[in-house]
Amino acid sequence: MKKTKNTTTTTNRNKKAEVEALLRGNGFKVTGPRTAILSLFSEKCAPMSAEQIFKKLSPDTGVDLVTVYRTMASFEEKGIMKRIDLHKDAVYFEINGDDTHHHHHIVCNGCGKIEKMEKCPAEPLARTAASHSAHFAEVTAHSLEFFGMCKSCAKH
Amino acid sequence: MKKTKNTTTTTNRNKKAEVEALLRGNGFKVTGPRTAILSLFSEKCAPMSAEQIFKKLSPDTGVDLVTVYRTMASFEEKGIMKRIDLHKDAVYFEINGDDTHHHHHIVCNGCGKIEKMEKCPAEPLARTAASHSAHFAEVTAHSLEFFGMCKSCAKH
DNA sequence: ATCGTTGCAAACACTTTGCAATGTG
DNA sequence: CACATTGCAAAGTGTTTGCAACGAT
Repeated sequence: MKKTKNTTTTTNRNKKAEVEALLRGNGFKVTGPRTAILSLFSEKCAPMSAEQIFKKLSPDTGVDLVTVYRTMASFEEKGIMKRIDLHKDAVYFEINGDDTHHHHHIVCNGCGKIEKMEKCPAEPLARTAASHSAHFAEVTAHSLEFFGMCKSCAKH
Repeated sequence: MKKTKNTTTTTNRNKKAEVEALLRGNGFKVTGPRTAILSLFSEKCAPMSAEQIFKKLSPDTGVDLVTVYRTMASFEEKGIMKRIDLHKDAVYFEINGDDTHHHHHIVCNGCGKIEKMEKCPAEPLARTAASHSAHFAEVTAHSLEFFGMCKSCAKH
């Protein structure tokens, strides 16, 4: 028990240090909302909308929805987060990992479930896409999402 | 002159007939707004937002923006149109051609210019994506867009 | 004549902005 | 202490809904 507790504590301490380092490294002050958001994403690394982030954090931290929007915008600007469109009402955000973590998603048209897809078939094309175009100089990003039906929704 | 005029007239007549057939074939009544929207897309086959469609048609036809939204929604439901996300403020629509016309886009992050990309590297993966997933039964659609800089924006 | 379709006004949902109070470095 | 950051209120923007008038079949 004690061992588990120590391990957990150490992990949390490490995580907290990482989060602070990330913030400082990007010129941010270390504040409650920012720490809470980054921590949330590091423990539950699924795409989330501003509303979802707000609902998760608001009870404990009292953070405002507007602050979530502003924070996500600034994180996106620094490349910490990236926004993705999953054909939902709101924009979703996820941690913008390095190239080795490049991935996409499958979204269920029935229940909205989101699953990660590790394989990216677009990367090779993205690299050469600009050269095939008469008008484009470079391609810096691409979005790729798959839509379908998850097994439980397919059964109706 | 006369020849050109006749050709044009014939073309328009054909186009009108096609549009009406498409509408009737999908159980729609042939009305001004619907005809105008389909005609617009068939002559200018670039993705357009509801606002853009409205701006183009409103002066001549007096069609309402709400009608554009409703029409596009019903067209999408019937598979006549499809909505695409180009990281703009609004949703864009384009004609939903058959599989042989499957394509994607490059969007300029500078000026917003949109270019068609005929090659689709995601199609093979889309076909097998579901089988690679533990939870998904089938993948019915995918979205893939490239973002970058067009040559004139790259020059600043 | 009937029922789908349209236009207008108003409601909505998500996101952004203004500004005074607060907190961090 | 100075300035970035936050919360609250209000405004914006794209899109949807309610409803009565209209129009295609």
